[in-house]
Parts: sequence; C-alpha cells; structure tokens
Amino acid sequence: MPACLITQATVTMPSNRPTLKTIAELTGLAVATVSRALNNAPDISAATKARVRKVAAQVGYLPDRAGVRLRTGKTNVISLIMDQDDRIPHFARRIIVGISKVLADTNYHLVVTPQFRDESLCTPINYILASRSADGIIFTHTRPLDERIKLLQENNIPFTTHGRSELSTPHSYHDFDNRTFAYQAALRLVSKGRRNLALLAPPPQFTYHGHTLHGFNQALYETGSQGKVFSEVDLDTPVTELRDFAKTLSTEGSFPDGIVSGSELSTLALIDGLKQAGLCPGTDFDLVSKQTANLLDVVSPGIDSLCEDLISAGEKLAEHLLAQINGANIEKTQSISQPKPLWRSSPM
Amino acid sequence: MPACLITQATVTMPSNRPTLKTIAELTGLAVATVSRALNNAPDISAATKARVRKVAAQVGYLPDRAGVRLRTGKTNVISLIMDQDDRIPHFARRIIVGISKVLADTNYHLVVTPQFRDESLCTPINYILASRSADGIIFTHTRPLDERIKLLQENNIPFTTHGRSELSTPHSYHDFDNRTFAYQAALRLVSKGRRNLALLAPPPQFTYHGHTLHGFNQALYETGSQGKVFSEVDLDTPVTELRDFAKTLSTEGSFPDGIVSGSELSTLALIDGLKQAGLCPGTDFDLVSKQTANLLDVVSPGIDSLCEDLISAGEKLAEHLLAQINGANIEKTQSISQPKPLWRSSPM
DNA sequence: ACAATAATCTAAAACGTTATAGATTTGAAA
DNA sequence: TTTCAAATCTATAACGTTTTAGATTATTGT
Repeated sequence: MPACLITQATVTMPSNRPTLKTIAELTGLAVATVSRALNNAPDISAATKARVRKVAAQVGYLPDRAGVRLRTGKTNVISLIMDQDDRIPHFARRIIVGISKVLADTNYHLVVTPQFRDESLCTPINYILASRSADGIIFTHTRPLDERIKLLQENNIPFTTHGRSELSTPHSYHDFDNRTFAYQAALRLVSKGRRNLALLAPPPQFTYHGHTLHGFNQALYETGSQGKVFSEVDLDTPVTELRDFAKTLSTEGSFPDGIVSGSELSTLALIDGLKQAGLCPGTDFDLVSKQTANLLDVVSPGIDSLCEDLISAGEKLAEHLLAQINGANIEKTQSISQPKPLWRSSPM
Repeated sequence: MPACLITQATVTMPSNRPTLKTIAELTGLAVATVSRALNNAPDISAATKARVRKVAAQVGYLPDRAGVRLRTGKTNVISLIMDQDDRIPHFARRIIVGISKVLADTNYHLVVTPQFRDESLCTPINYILASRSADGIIFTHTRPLDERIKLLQENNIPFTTHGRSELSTPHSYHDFDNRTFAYQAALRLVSKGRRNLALLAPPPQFTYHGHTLHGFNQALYETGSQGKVFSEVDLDTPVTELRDFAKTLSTEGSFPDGIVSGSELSTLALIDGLKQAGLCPGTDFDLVSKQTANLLDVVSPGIDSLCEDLISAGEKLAEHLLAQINGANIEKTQSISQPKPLWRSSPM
C-alpha cells in the first residue's frame, strides 16, 4: 500500500460536512442565531426560523454529537447493560429491537455495555458513571434488594429496569406480571382436571421468583389443589439436566400431572424427558408454559402458553427512560404487562 | 416536586470530574504537556510521563470522549447493524458478546444500529456516514452482490462483515465454512448408510446459500449418492410450516432418509414433523444439523451436529475491524472458521 | 566561553456547539 | 420628536482535547 495514500487520508481534508457555520454563511446570519433558530429559541423570529430550517434541510445538516455533548454534557446515549449469558432465546435481541424502535424517532443512540460473568453487577454501571457516557441506563434481571438501583439513585442518573425490586424507594421499571402468569397457568391446569401441580420456578435470586411462587400458591389455595415447587431444578438448570430430571419424575410417589414452566426451553426439555419416560402430554400430564419466542411451535401437539412480549417490553423501557430524562415523575414510568393466553386445546 | 431542586441540578454545578486541567494543576505542568505525556509523545521525558500517569491514575482520570471526538474526529465507536428479526436464537446476543469481549480491552463503545424491516439495507449505513457516528461498521447476513459493501468502500470507512460477498474488490470478513459444513454433514449421513439425502438450504439471497449447496453437492458427487435440495422450504420457512412439510415427506415417492439442516430450530421442526408421520430418527432417517446454541439438547436421542461458534465469530469481527482501523491490510482481516463436529452416536 | 543543537516543555488555536450578555432595530407611548 | 421597551439578532466565551509552532533549558562541540 503506497504511503502517500495514508498520508493523504490522514492530513485534514476539507470534510464537507455542514455545520452551523455553513448555514450561517449561507443565510448571512450569525452562528448563534442559527443555533437558536434550530433549537426554537423564543427570541428568534418565525421567518428566520423557517429560513434557517429550510437551509439546514437543504444542506443535510445534522448536529455534531461531539459538539453538543462537549458543550451541554448531554450524551444522547442510553446504555443497555447486557448479560453475557441468558437462557431466554432472543431475549436480548427483542429488548434491543423494542428500545431501538422508540429511539428511532429521537437522536438517541443505544450503546450496549456488557456485563461479564466474573465481575460485579456494579462494574458496568460504575464505568458509565465515571465516564459520564450515557444519559440513562437500562438493566434487566432485577433482584429484590438490587445494589445497582441504590448505586444509580445515589448518583442521580435516570434509569429503568426490566423487573421490579423490593426496595422502599420507588424506581422506574417495566415488568411482566409473573404472579398472574403463574396464577392463570395453574388455574388452566386445574380446569383441565389436574390436581397435583408442580412449578418450575425462576432462580431465587431474581425478584420474579417471589412473584411466580405467589401466583402459583394462590391458585392452589383458591382451588384446593395439591402442588409443589420443584426444589432440585429451576429455570437456570441446564436443559440436559432438566430432561434427566423429568425422566425420573414418574417414578416418584406423587407424580405431578400438571406443570407450570417459566420458559420455553425448559418446557421442551421437560416434555422430552417425560415422553422418554413413556408419558404422553395431554393425557398423562398437562403443561402450561411461558412463551417469549416461537420455540414451542416446533413441538406438537400444541402446548398451552402465556405470552410475554419482549419487544414491547423494550419499547416500554425506552419510553420510561426518555420520560424520566425529560423530567417525568417516577410514578409515571412504571408499568406491568399482562400475560396473553395462547390456549392450544380446549379444556375438558 | 419542588422547583428549586430542578434548578439546583440544572445550574452548572462544579462536576468534580477530573480533566487534563486537573492533572495539569496538580503537577504544575501545562495542559498540553499532560496530554502529550498520556499519549506517550516522544518529546516528553520519561520522568514526567511517569509522574503524570501516576497522578492521572490517582484522580481516576478518563479522557472525555466528546473532547477527543470533537478535536480528532475519532468517535471511538463501532456500530453493529442489527437485523430486526433473525431466525437463529441467540445470534445477535452471541455476536455482541464476542464483539464486547474484544472491545473491553479498548476504549471503544459498541452502538447497535437497528435495521428495520421496511427500510433499505443502506439506510442505517447512510445515517452513520452522514452523522459520522462510528469509526467502523459491522454487519451480518452478507449477500453475493451486497450493495452495503460498495457503499462503505466508496465512503472509505472501515467495515467488516459476517459472511462473504462475491464482489471482485476484497473486503474484510469473518465467515463460517458452510461449504465444509454441508460436505461433512452429507458425508456423515452417507457413513451411516443413508443414500437418499436432502438439504434444507439457507434462503437464496445470502451468499452462504451457494456455499452450502456446493458442499452438499460435492459430497453427493464424491460418494455417488442420491440427493436433492428442498425447493418448497428453506431455513427461513416458519417452523410450523416446516413441520407440516416434514409430515408430508414420507408420503412421497423418494423419501429422503438423510437430511442436512442448517439451523437448530428447523431441525427440531423437521424431527417433530417426521415423528408425527410415524418415522423414527436413527432408524427410519438420520439428520445432521448445524448447531449454534444448545437447542438440540432439549430433544432426544442426541442429534449429530456441526457447531458454529458465534461468540468467537463476534470476536473475530471486532478484531478485524480494529485491525483495519489501525491500518492493517484487508487480507489480514479475513477469516473462515471450521465446523466442529459433535457426533452423538457412532456410525454403523 | 560561545554557538549550535538536542531535549523538554508551553501558549494558542481549533474542533462544533450553546449560554450569556450585550447590541441593534423596531414600535409604541409620551 | 423623544424615550423607553420589546423584538430580534450577534460577539464572545466556554466545554476538553490535540496539534502546531514556538519557548525555554540542558547539552554538546569547538
């Protein structure tokens, strides 16, 4: 590669990108006036604003993010803390798509900050705070006494979470109603004649563990059914292990004939294990699953499920965060979405 | 909410964030000297460099991204174009994790730019170019005559792609060897005694469609086996449709007893359909699948697969891009990864 | 001891933006 | 006509960084 080419590219070349100065020269106005016109300041005449905006559009002006950021401190960035590994297929992508849909109408960019396995939950947040590299933060997999929430509140930076905490100070969140999910799932099984239920619960460190158990137990109580929470396995158990576990279920004294499962992948593993043990879904047992993608479609017969829409969750999170950045009340930036039933077969 | 609080926060408060000026005052040096010391300029003494670096570490100095970006034009951002919907579970997340692992050792941030369904492939790229908001771009799902590549090359911005194009001008890429994948998969089926093979191929718009067909056909040729490419369905066919298709397969005249499938989800759908038609995997037919996640673990008996590591793909992409930004030759930023066999049962 | 050179540091400008305080023009009231 | 205020615009500084050109000090050769 000829060295001259590198030099040519490195040396400051004219860079025809239009700036406020360009528009100022084109209109004969001062840079400050152009800035204020584009920002709709009250002391600029309507005629001037119109003229400036027209020229700005003509030359394809886009505000320089670095200039704005340096001057105002506003990054126009929101940061999503992304877990290095999560078990829900498409979880990260759908959350991101939802966020992106909302941000598309704004000049915010989404930067994804990874949460590595070997580091503290606070590490990514501390970095963002120290480098002041985002106007707001979104994180997921919220815990009851989440240290991240305290950290963010102390530093007074807008944030919102997927899932709630149990801290006394209110915070912005979007959550899926896992209590209702487990409740409706259990009721569905009872309505199909199942009386000995079991719950494959979320890992205990997450807040929605409690919600899920609560809904499940309430349904048991209201219908007077038997039921238990699997103690050997949870939604984070590797699928192979889960399948082996399911194989042994039928040999137990009290075989659960109705199972509530909090994730599609776990559901598939359970079904395969039970099938291997010679049990037939729909006759020997029934199962109601949470559905976040279309994984259940690959297996037949159809499985009753309750859907959680992760794209719309991402949208809610982005909306909450932007609202907060614009000064909205915390209380206005909290939401809970309801499970959408997808019953595949009619109950008896 | 009391207005005074807002005012207090809005009014420029001291913001104790250390800058070059802070270090300059602390050391008694000029701002320029501090800058040059931290950037290891040749005209600063070793003693001064050491002193400056020590103080910088003590006060927790982090360069202000906006300052650097405004002055140098370097954004320290790389942008990943993310498809709004893709069929491979965990695809986006794993690519992102891989990229993030490499970027963690640098001061690059990763921004995810969405590619919406209804817009041109070039829209996100045009935006990035117009706003000069990234130093480099990564995109996926490369096509043989990919318009994005031409656009990026014309604008002389570093980029790398997941998958190759067939354009004459070389470009940086990381690809999975889909030719070898299909070749080895077909050979495996033949070694199990299957002689009437079928391929569930990628959608024809992607470059790896051709690669896959090539490998498959080569194996047929070398072994003298029968085989065909499913023409009614491909890897983008919805799983329910794919399952229905599989159900009808056995009624055909020449039932394929060995299937090569390019994705886990499709594999699960095919197997379920064939099972419903009364066919048993391992006896009536065999199947070799590409594996990118752990979805196949949920079904038994184990399925032969060839693994594609998407996390390491993300790492490669990031490495290629950074190398290019640092002036590396295009030829040094191309790589192809080999499928890793995961044979579940021994051939006959 | 003096000039020339090398080594090391610094002052000033610039990147694109917005906030502040001030300047100019216009219109109305006196 | 004069005066004052309102309306509209502008010059300047600042955000944090790096580059350029120049300044200062130390070192060398003669």
